[in-house]
Amino acid sequence: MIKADERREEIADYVIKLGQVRIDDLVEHFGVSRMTIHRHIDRLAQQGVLRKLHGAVTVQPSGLYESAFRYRVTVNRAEKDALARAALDYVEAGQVVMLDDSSTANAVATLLLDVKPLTVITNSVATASLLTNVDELDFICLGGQYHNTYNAYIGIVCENAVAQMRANVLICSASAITGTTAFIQDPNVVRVKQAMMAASVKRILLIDHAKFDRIALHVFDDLTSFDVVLATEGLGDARAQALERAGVKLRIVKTKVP
Amino acid sequence: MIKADERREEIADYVIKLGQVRIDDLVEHFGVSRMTIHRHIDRLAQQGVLRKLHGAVTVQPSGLYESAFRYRVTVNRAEKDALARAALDYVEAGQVVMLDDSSTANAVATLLLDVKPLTVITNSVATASLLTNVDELDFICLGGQYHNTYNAYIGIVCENAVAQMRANVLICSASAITGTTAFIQDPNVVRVKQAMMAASVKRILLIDHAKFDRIALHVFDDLTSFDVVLATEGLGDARAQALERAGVKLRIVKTKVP
DNA sequence: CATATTGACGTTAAATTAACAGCGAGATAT
DNA sequence: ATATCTCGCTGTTAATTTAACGTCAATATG
Repeated sequence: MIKADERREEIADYVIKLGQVRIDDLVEHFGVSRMTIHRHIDRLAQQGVLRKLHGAVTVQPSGLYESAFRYRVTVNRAEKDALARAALDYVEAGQVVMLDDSSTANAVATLLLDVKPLTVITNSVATASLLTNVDELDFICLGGQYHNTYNAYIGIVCENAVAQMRANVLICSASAITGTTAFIQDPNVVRVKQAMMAASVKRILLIDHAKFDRIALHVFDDLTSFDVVLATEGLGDARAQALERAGVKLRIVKTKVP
Repeated sequence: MIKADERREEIADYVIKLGQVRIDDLVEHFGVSRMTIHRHIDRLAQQGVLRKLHGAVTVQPSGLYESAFRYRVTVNRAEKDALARAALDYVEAGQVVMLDDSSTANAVATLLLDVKPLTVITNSVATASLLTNVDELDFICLGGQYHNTYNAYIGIVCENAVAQMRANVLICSASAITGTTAFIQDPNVVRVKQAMMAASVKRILLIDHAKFDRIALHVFDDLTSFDVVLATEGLGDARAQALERAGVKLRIVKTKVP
């Protein structure tokens, strides 16, 4: 269990160092079967660390890739992946999809690569690096002031840019939930997200259950404003029923994939 | 996909070395069918590395400078570095600096890290990745539609974002120069650069001498519109004097660093 | 008109995937 | 303590998919 994770890190480091590596090179270098290499890099590609070509793997070619963010994305990965997979039900090929700067939305981005053609809009740097140089994918980055903590562009420039657009679907997350209210910690991030809400036809909120019964500094929006609220199981029946009574369109997502 | 990439690089090197090559030569030299050569050079032409004639291929008439970003960064490294170092004379700590998507401006960005505190604005992805997470440096990214060839964000979203700002200094480059006119290959890039010109108090153009006496598709601006035009030596005294007589504020930069 | 180019299609080689089986480390029950 | 079970990881093989190339006919071009 540990050994495989280490092996994956070794592979990631090796590929990042060389930029582009043939799969047979990896087979030889690590002395394992081709199949095993495939399984490793599939997972790394899933996490957005690498990109598979035919016969080789590369790092994200934009150079935007920051190793510091490589494994930050993996916190609560199982839950985020489950939410992301469920969110795909609301996206169709050809649509315009807006993603916020959350790591959950970033997980959605990795899966969106299979729903091409698409237009994707985001202010997240991590997501941006995933989506550059992808065929059949029109990518628009929301600019603005770079914010270290969120690894995203925010501020008035960003808000104005959002206001110029319309997306079919917004997929976003929040810092905390209490009752039927979603909260966000940073005031500037709130403004960007609210602009995204206004610019989108369908709005989907992705929340893992650990965020319930917490608050953050600023009110983002009421849960009833979303067309769908996807939450991981563990939320509890009582709370789920209370939310549904309050008019929230809740959908519980199973984390475990049998 | 990898094998073909290598083959394409071989072809590109071969053509660049000889300047112009007949397709039948390539067929013989690489021992593949005519159709395959066509497919390869089509892709290279699409990337902007080569140009197809009837029965032959040449390197781009305006040089390599409009080709894909990864071919551009390493070209004329010494000259770009010299220009970048000279450009620093026009930047003071505390100012707002705007950089375009050129590889020359990217070279400037690496040096700007020593002139903090600064506010830097750019639409270049490569430059953006250089400037994120730097202390005492306020970084604003201009968003927009991602363009693979330039590795930058362009389009109307970008233009509007630029129009919201004012910079003390703009540092930019051009694809080609003829007489006192600067040219740019891509129409959408022209618009962004012109917006940058309008948004900046002082404008600095960085040009290596290989770009003189060439044209590209679109007129960017007249050289007299710039507060300073930095060019590498090799431009020649005759042309330099002609430019100065025409009112261009020219400064020649020595490439050699003793 | 001669030659270059493009598009459609078939072939081949290679890479990827799926399915199945073996192995070893805990966990659990006897 | 031992046996057994489960689970994740790995390897093998076969089936499937994909990329690359060539041929030839149709079309463009100088």
